[in-house]
Amino acid sequence: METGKKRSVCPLSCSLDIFGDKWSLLIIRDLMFSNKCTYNDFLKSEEGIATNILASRLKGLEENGLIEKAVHPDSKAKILYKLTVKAIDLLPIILELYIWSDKYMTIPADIKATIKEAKKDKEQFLKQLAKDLKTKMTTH
Amino acid sequence: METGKKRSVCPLSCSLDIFGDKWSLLIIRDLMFSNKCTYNDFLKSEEGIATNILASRLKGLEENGLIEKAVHPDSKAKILYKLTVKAIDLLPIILELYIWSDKYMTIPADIKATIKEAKKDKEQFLKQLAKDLKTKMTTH
DNA sequence: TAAATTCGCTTGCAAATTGCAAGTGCAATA
DNA sequence: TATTGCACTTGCAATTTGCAAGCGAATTTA
Repeated sequence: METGKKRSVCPLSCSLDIFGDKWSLLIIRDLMFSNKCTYNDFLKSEEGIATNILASRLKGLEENGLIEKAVHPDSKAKILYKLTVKAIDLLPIILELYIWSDKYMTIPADIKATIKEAKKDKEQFLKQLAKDLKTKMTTH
Repeated sequence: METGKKRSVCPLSCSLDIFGDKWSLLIIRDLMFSNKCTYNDFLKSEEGIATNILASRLKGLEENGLIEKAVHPDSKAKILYKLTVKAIDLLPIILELYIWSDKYMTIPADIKATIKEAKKDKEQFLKQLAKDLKTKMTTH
């Protein structure tokens, strides 16, 4: 993926220029909900991203300020990827994506239950999640 | 784009399988906000989609139940594309995309103003927009 | 009514992107 | 010291994209 190419001034188009592909949001998802934070973690995800694609997506996400690299506390051979606030702010979009999916496709029971909870008070749910993610951001 | 390929059971991944690319949501956008409804309308959009890509995306969107073809009232040489309820239900996602864009990039003043309005009462704004789109659906 | 134009595509082809497998260099572990 | 784990890179084939041209049917123009 080449960065810095804007097709138009439309905000939607510009957003898609950043994460409008089949993989970028899945990496964000892993960082948000699965406690995954290393290169190999992402590689192991269910969808099976190819290693070179993962590398290019991580580069793109970093260039666009959605993720940052940090040294892993366990070892300096490991790199810890973390979300920025800009990425955490994607939460409302992602929640709405889940809600839409819940309406139009068959989804795992546990996720379904979480979505049901979230819908009861979206604002509160998002606020809490964002808070948790921001805490994790700084404690790493 | 090949349809019917699910990479995993994750709702996010499944959604991206449907419209996780650089073009599909722009077609939806045109149908929602720009009074565009024909093949040539979409071709003329600012981003400059290639004709074969447009054809393949329209096919994909139709196969996934997001748009439908109808005969154009003006002429039978024209085909009128219209949103389904399933696509209109993407509105919350799209609004959140606009709101995120507004926060993190420079966007046209008129759109900025609309987003500002929308944020005052999201529910109401979405309700009204959805209503308008559904009305247009049936009057065509 | 014949010719030109519009409309919604399809086709061919080159360029870019993706996916897969193997390899690389450094750090940590055995 | 040898092996393993980690974060990539590289090479290459397959797929997808982008561009230009073409095509048949419907509509408009001369």
